Amino acid sequence: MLQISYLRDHTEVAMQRLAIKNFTDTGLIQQIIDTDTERRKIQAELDALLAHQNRIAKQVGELMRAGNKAEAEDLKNKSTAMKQSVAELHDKLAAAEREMESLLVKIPNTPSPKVPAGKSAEDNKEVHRNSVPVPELGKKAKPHWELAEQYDIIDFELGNKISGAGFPVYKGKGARLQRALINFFLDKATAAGYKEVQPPVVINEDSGFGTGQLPDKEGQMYHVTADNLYLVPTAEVPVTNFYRDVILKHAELPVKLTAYTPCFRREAGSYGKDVRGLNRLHQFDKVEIVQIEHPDKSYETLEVMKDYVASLIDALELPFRIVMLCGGDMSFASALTYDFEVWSGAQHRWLEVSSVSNFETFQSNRMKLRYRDEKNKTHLAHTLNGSALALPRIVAALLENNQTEKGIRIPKALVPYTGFEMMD
RNA sequence: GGAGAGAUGGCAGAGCGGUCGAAUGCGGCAGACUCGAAAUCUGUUUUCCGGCUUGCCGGAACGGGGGUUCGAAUCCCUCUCUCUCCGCCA
Repeated sequence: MLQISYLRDHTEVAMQRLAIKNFTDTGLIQQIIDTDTERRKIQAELDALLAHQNRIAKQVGELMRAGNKAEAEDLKNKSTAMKQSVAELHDKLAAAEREMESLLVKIPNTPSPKVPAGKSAEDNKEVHRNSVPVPELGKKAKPHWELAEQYDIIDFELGNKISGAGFPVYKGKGARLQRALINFFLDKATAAGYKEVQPPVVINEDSGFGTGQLPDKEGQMYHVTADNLYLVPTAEVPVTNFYRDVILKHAELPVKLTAYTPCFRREAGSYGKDVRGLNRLHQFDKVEIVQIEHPDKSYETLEVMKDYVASLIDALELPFRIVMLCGGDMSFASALTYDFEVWSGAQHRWLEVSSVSNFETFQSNRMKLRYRDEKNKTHLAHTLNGSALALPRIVAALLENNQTEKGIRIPKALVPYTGFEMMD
């Protein structure tokens, strides 16, 4: 959620930047500013009345103690006469505040000035490609879903039986590979200074609102209606919300956390080759990194996080590229996002395995996450997060790219975790 | 699932109709003492909204919402949550 003060004081700039995200509803922005003006006017009126009432109440007390009942009664009547106006203004103020917030949450975050304009993924800007060569596998290359069946390591049919499409069962060395990747990623993150935490995997409404999943993306989460809880779509939600309604001391910044959770996504509306095999699942494993930063340092930090994620994929010896998302492809809450895509050797396409974003104050304004500066003034902190990494497409690329006659080669860095060098 | 108790500042904990944004203790910050530290003493220490001369003024907040009253942390209703005991259970 943008800050109303920003929208009010920098209306033109805000509109220009929102246009990069293809948000052009200037009427809505004007409506917000009008509502805000009205809100402040109402508050000034209400405050004046309340101040008057407070004075009367004090005087009544004094008069009663002095035994001056007649005059006290007189004042009481005066105050009573004001009650209706107070109640009306109170309701009007509450309505204006509700109105303003309900409109404000519809405005996406303003993209950073670096963000390129564009409509879709085609307009994203490649900023890096690592030196691992794209494998030449020839015509015999099998897609990962065939390899999974051949080596009996992932059972999609069994998952269908138990839950439905998008809930695979990992078996044998496949299950072991999952565990190996999770441990590998957590160990790396810990070594890089992120503190490991294990959050709940169901979240309440306030948490969903805090990071921006609610109210807009309600349909993307599994909802446990009996308790009004949601299954986490990413560890970002519970972990960032640790700091909802918190004021950090400046010495406590930055906060660096990492968490493994299963992630649950309904993926309503997805279809076709995108959902084949491991490409898009309803449940998958992911290690996430979350950082809370001083506003002056958040972009520097974003680069550090980007380099960190790159180091993970390098260690897995997978070819990948990093793209800076264009305005049209960015999420609602992000100010700048880097996507990481690994090359899928049999599908011949790039698969997104990580997304690293700076949300600036968009999330912290929603969840009132602040820090205290050297002068004890409070400010909204910046929040950032990134996948480090999401497992399924990494597994897909590992299976496809590393397939050999004898089996699937496990990258060296992972062998201590898998305990085997070949999937066969 | 059943019964009971409770929710107050960073923490502990008082207040139970007015002078209470809130005693006291602990913690934090600044200063005094000290070569330094501890101890001790003094001062200071919530957040949000609005206004303007940016330091002050006004308003709001004692779990959330509503009510009674001239006036509510205090009384009433309601919701949520927490704790204790019993039951069940990894």
